[in-house]
Amino acid sequence: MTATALKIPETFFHSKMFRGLGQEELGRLTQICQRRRAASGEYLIHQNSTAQNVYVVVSGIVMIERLSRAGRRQVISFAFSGDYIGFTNTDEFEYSVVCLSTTELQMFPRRALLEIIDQYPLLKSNARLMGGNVLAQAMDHLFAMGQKKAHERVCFLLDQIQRRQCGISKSEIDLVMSRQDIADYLGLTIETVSRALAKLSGMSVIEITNAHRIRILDRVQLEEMASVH
Amino acid sequence: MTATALKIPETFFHSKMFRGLGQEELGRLTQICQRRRAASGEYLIHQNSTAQNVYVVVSGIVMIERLSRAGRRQVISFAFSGDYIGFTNTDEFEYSVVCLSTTELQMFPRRALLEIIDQYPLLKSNARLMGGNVLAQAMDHLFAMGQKKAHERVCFLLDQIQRRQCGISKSEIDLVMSRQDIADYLGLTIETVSRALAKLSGMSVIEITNAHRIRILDRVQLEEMASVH
DNA sequence: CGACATATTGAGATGGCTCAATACCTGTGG
DNA sequence: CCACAGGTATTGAGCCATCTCAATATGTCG
Repeated sequence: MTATALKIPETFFHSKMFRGLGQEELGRLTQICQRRRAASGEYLIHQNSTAQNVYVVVSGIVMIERLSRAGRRQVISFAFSGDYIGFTNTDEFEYSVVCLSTTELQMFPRRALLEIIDQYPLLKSNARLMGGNVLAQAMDHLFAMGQKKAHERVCFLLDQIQRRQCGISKSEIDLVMSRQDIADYLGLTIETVSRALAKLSGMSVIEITNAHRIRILDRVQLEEMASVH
Repeated sequence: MTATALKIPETFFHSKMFRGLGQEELGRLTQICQRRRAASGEYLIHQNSTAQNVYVVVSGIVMIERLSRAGRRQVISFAFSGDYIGFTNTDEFEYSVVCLSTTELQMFPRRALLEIIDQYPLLKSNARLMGGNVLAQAMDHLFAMGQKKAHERVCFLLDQIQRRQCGISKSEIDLVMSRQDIADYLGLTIETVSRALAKLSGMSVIEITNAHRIRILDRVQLEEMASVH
């Protein structure tokens, strides 16, 4: 480790965005990066506000949601450690972002970040790939909503969380979000989500430790039902 | 008009991608651009193939679809004149693209196009904005699927087509796609689509001239039901 | 421990699906 | 020009998954 390396927060490496970067790039990024800690329930981004900052989740979980004038809500996605949010291409946000737990974040001024990304090919390629992931994820979600039954959609979410929930490769799932959040993500009602979980439990695919903790018993069957490919 | 201007196909101006560009940029683009004409039913892109080319629709309509191993299909979107397709960030396509009518296209080698875009700030900004549009569109679609009833989803599609169908600002809609395509786009069955259209006709929101031609009678109500904002 | 929010369970209503019959549209050959 | 065939769309009837509304249970925080 060189002296300069010490200045770079280790958490930079949590995101794919920063994978494989050299000292120079990381140095530039460190200069514009601010640490931020947000409480559960805190809004990082408000729908219709101007896009100023980009965040990278270091730890915790955030939820991206969208409200209509009619008062209906669609949850767009959940973001975990390493995911970035607010990296939009338009100048105004079309969604809100709220923390579901105490969350540590890196905050970058959007303009400055875009400039730096522009200057380093590897960073640019990383950014492109991550943008591609967001779109691929949206298509998966679309598929689940259009083609799958309630209990399959729940499998889709469980599978996703299990894959992306950082650190844990075990079969334990920490269901941080509320039933209403899940329902609004999957286009269902809370009652249907509850019943779907009960059904999966009855099928011995999962075990419900308590309302916010699930154990996967049959990963093969879960993936089968979750699959959008 | 200068002499060089004559070499540039007028159709370049149909897409937002090329809006506001100078002679130099257009010249570079013309060099790598190929014209292509595709028949109805022809596949431009196959799911899981390598991303080689980017297309811009000059005239006609294409459909972006995604198949699962289980044989289910989700239609991702329909693309009209001026839309580009295949401009993916990953190296492999996660969807297929098929023409719904005789279609004129511009074809660009993806790598070369990316390089040129990189060199011209305005072009880069255009590309970013168009990428943002794709995502915004996906979120709208997600919202419609998660929160709306059958007849509202149909309104969502009709409204979209009416806005994007090139040239026509009238209330006539040319429904090129089949009922199955519509159903797979909206997460419904063909029967439900049929009934939804009949219902809207009964409400005097639309008039069904024939299976593939719709007249909008009450645009306000249509937008109201279609709205995802 | 009690109060309030959140989740589960139950019962009935309903929107959308399935299966089946009919209608319409388009192209082909007599 | 008409008759017919094949594909596509509409309509009908019954069923089932999901929604709605209501009651109960569980969890959380003062």
